[in-house]
Amino acid sequence: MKKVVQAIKGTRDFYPEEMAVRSWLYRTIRRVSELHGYQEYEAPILEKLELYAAKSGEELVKEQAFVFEDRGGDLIALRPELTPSLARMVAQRQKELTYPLRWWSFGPFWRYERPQKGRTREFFQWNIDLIGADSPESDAELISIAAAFFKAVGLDPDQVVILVNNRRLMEAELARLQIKPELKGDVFRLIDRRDKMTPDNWTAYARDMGLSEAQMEGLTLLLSDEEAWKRSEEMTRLFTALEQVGVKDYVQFDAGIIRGLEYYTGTVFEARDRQGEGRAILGGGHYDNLVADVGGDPLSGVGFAMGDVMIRVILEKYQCLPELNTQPAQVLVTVFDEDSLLDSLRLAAELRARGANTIVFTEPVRLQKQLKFADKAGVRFVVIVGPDERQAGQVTVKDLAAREQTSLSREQAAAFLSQKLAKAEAV
RNA sequence: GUGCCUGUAGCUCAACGGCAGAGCGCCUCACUGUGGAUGAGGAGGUUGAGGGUUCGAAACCGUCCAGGCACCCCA
Repeated sequence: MKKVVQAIKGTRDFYPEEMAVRSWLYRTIRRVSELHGYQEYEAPILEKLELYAAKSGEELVKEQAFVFEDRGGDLIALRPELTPSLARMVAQRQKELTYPLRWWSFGPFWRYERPQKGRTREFFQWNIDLIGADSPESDAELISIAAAFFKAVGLDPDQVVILVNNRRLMEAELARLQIKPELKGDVFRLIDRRDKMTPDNWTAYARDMGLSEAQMEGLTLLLSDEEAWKRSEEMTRLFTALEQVGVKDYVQFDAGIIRGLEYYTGTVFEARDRQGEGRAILGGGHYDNLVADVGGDPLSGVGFAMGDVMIRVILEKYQCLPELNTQPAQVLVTVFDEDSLLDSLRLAAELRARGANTIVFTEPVRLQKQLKFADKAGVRFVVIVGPDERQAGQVTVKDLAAREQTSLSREQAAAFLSQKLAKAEAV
């Protein structure tokens, strides 16, 4: 066993059980996205590194991208995020697309990080964006989609919360505290780290930055001010819209939400476990310059991304993962001996023609083994054809779940099975 | 990239520096045409790798590899 070549660090093998979960997640995401009228799209997994130079976080590109040189000497990155690709796709056909665009995607991404809880190097991400719209109500739509997803998977408002803030509001608040615009980036970073530092360290960090005692006091006050949003017309409209669509329970204002990505210009939000478990489940916001940054005309948008790893942790924690069947076969046709092998193959083909997902045992081993296989593999019905049956022109249909079996003609058996299977599917 | 913890049978885990074990799973048989249950038997290990200390190492020491957790950053 030692000789098995190891998988790449931070990647996951999707065995059928895992793949079933991933597919279920994909189906749910599709349902929620389409329910809101969003179209599916996909971008290349590989992009030129320079695409990310424009606006992604410095660290995201320089430290965390998987980069290699292709045969032509270009630096290629395995995409660490989708938004720049989206911006490029929009810019390329900017004049012919119908706005506002409502697009969603679900695919793989790579970041070169140390794997840990809720984080791997290869992960899947749901990206959903509304582009060519600039109103608070547009931002509200994306937030309500996130809420709709939580509702769809059975996560309640007392389990997860979508924390919302607005960078323009924060800029105005910083100005009110007479913090110089040049310090904006640093102060945003400071706010972002509030939870991760001890109060003393945080204060020292702020002081080093050049903030006065009064400014620090004002900042601390602001961060605990649950009413600060009322000073922003944008946010007032946003919350009103959220209330109207009935997802207010999931949403909460938090002046501490800044988001790391530099391209957000207005509304920013992230979803978290109410009990504070792990990192953000999803994150997003409003952006104004993304399309222009890749060479297009200015176009605003709002979107968010949700990784499959963290949401999986939360879904498991709150037992929201459904029971998923990984066995597509409904019927197993057994084979009695070498001589009847072809007959069994033919019978299986007949059953498939009638629409039954059918496996035929292709090796004439003991019947006991074949039944055990069906049982363990989760195939409910077994069709037995041996010399006795052939002589009588019949087959034996065994229902492993009901523990009963009957002798039927081939025609009857096919009809019997399609009836049983239809009933099973209806349940 | 930094720090802490962990690597023993397919899986979950025991074993004071002194013979490497259990439960589950797997295989065989009881039952050569009937799954789960029961009983009996069996296979399965270079103790992550390669060094060092020691009369003796799964255990102690340092190196590498892998995994987990936290930091950084972020989905």
